[in-house]
Amino acid sequence: MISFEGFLIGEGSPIYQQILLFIKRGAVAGTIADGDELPSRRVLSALLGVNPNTIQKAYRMLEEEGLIQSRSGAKSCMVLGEEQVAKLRRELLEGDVKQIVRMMRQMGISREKAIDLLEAYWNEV
Amino acid sequence: MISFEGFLIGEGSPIYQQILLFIKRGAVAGTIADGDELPSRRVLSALLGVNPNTIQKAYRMLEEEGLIQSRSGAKSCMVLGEEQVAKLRRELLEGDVKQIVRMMRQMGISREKAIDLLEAYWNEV
DNA sequence: ATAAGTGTATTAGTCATATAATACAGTCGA
DNA sequence: TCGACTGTATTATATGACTAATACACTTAT
Repeated sequence: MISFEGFLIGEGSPIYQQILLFIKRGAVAGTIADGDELPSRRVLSALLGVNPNTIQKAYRMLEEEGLIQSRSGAKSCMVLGEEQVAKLRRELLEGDVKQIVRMMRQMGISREKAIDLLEAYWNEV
Repeated sequence: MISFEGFLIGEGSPIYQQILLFIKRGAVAGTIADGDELPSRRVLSALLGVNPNTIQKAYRMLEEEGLIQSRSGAKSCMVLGEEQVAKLRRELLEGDVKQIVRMMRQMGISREKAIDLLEAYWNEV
């Protein structure tokens, strides 16, 4: 069963997208594996304190991307073949890293200073 | 006059927040300086292809943070003392870098790999 | 088999974001 | 002065995100 320990709802992006990202990153990291069961819509909604429909939206999108499989009445589970994981790794890194590089360059931060900052915050977070 | 060259409306966060961030980052980078005039609400809305009210919302929030000064009838201009810039630098770095670090750690990326990725994307973006 | 839990679907409502169309008063340069 | 431009304000509308309250059929363990 996939654990949502450490997952905190933030601000700035829709909750269903935050859930999508959390699961995708877990899949890339290997903490979420092929065949793993997902918490039911109702259980996760109660756990996170959000509406079941919000969870359903996240799960449905995961299914449309071929990352989970759902059978009416039974628990949903992850589908993480090599292709899926490779695609996720590419998708997430492209987006996230490019975003922060753009950010820092816009702030006039040098490459060396950027690396310093990354190292400084690495253990702190 | 502040230039919005290179500013592109993205997705994932409200337009007025993207404008706020663009200006704040410019202030930290030094491309936007104390006393600089801002484009008028109408001009900028036409330039970006968004509604004047959206620009007004962004400008009002900047004024509430003490970063711009507006007089009815005249152009608005930046207020960037040392305190404002220092506060901005702290605010932006704290938020953005910590977020990315959290992201990468969640993906199981090592510190060395993170630096490699940052360097790899630095010139590309 | 049966009850609890599950996926799925529908309808209604609230709130934030963004658009649209105006209106009015102040500033500034020609 | 006077017209163009400015900041500011108002009202209405549309859309997406999220909540709320159900309902139904299927699976699974007892």
